Amino acid sequence: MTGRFAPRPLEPVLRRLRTLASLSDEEVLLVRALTERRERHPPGEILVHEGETAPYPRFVISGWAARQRVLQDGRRQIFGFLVPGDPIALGLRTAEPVMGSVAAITAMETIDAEPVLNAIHGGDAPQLAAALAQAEQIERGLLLDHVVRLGRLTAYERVAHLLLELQQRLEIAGYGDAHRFPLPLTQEILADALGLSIVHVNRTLQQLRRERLIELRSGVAILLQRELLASLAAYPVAEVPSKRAASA
Amino acid sequence: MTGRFAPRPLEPVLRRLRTLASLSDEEVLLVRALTERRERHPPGEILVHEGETAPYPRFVISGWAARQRVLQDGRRQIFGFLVPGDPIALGLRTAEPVMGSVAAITAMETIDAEPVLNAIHGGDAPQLAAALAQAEQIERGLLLDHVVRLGRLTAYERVAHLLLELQQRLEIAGYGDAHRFPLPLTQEILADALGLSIVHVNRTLQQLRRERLIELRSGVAILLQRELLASLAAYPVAEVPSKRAASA
DNA sequence: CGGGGGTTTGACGAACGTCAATCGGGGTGG
DNA sequence: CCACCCCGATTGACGTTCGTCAAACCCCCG
Repeated sequence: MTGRFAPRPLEPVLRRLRTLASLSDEEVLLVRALTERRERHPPGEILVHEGETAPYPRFVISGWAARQRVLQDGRRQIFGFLVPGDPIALGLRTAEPVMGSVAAITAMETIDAEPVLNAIHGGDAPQLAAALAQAEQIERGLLLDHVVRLGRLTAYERVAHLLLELQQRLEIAGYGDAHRFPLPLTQEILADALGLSIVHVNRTLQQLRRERLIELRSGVAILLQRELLASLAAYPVAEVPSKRAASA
Repeated sequence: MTGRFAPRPLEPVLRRLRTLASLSDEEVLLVRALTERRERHPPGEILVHEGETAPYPRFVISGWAARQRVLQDGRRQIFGFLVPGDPIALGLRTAEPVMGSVAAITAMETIDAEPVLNAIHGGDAPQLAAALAQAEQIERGLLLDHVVRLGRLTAYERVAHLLLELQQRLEIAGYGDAHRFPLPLTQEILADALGLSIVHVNRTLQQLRRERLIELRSGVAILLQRELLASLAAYPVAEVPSKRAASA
């Protein structure tokens, strides 16, 4: 579903970056000019291997990927998901070995982001630099959210919490709206992200459906009662632009 | 126990930095010259508040702290521990709001690291810059380890895994040896780090003791059989200097 | 008309949490 | 020096959540 021919494939990337900083016209053109080294990845492909020292920087144009680690005995833990618009290995500080691999979940398209990185290092794209720094910051925040999910939320809360996060991120990328969004994840993948068994993910989803909080069919999720869901899942109420809620 | 008067208070900091990069004599002197704005913090003090925009950079000289987040209903999740030698808020990229607060667990001493940051930004301390970049990288790696612990390890494995991590880090800072190290954590704190209840942490520690894998009394932990413990906890065998194990 | 991967369900057991009481040791005031 | 106190550690009983095993089901595709 995310692999359909997009007339403006870089739209998710631009939408994402624009929520992080107000790009200049030149910077927008620079991003739109990314057309070289566009790549397709089948589901399961490992885009970045654990410990790789110089993965080349990309943007996700379509499809989903997961940052993950696999233990010797086969257990897998997913750290987070990459959705259209997200940068891969665009740490402004490069040449660092990556910890954890990146695997395509669905069929994906990515595009080389080298020109963007060059412009930033040349000092020609301050707003782009700010946007990517912000993206890194948010990624770190999402990882902390994930730790809280795994450590201190119940299965029920974890599922709801993750759905709320994904809805928010996908809306930013231009997919779906405030309630509906594509969710091309199997229950096995959800289980590996949420630290649960497949069976228990299934039961939890059933419960959320029974309670008329969500709908889930053929790769589309609908949050029927977002506020209620958020309060049940200890999910911070945040506006799309800032993504930070005031506490005091 | 970690608060005793140290004749060379910056020793843990230097030991830590030297395992990350080979500092020049000038850089060592620069670090040793850190004497201003040394601060004491009682247990429970919040060193950095969630969302704070410009926490000033410090090194931990003695004592332990935790990076954590507290939910509305009081549940707490600890993301990781800071031990002597660790930097606080020394992100080379500053002016970012911090996500998650830092709280003193024991009595602590910290020291202002501003001069170090200035030297780095002035380009005068390349190896120091490398060391701190490396420290950031390792901190990110530890966070991923923590996610795996919470998501995919059993309680038994979690406890063992964390003890192994802490032993390694404390040895680097110059505390204890390959088997013995100070562990000034209550079982409540361990529970909040490991996503478990206090009672279950207690039972798990009992089991590890019964099996003669660890000893634990009056703030000192002893790993009686490190290799065995590591294999039971899916802990990667790593050498102190590199902290990364080859897989192939 | 079969396959095959993903989903759903039931039965059962193990892991883990909760409640509540007790214990133990180090500090402190008398 | 001693009695008291308080926080943290420990223990038992019990309940719930969650995992495992295994079978059925469903749907999309070839």
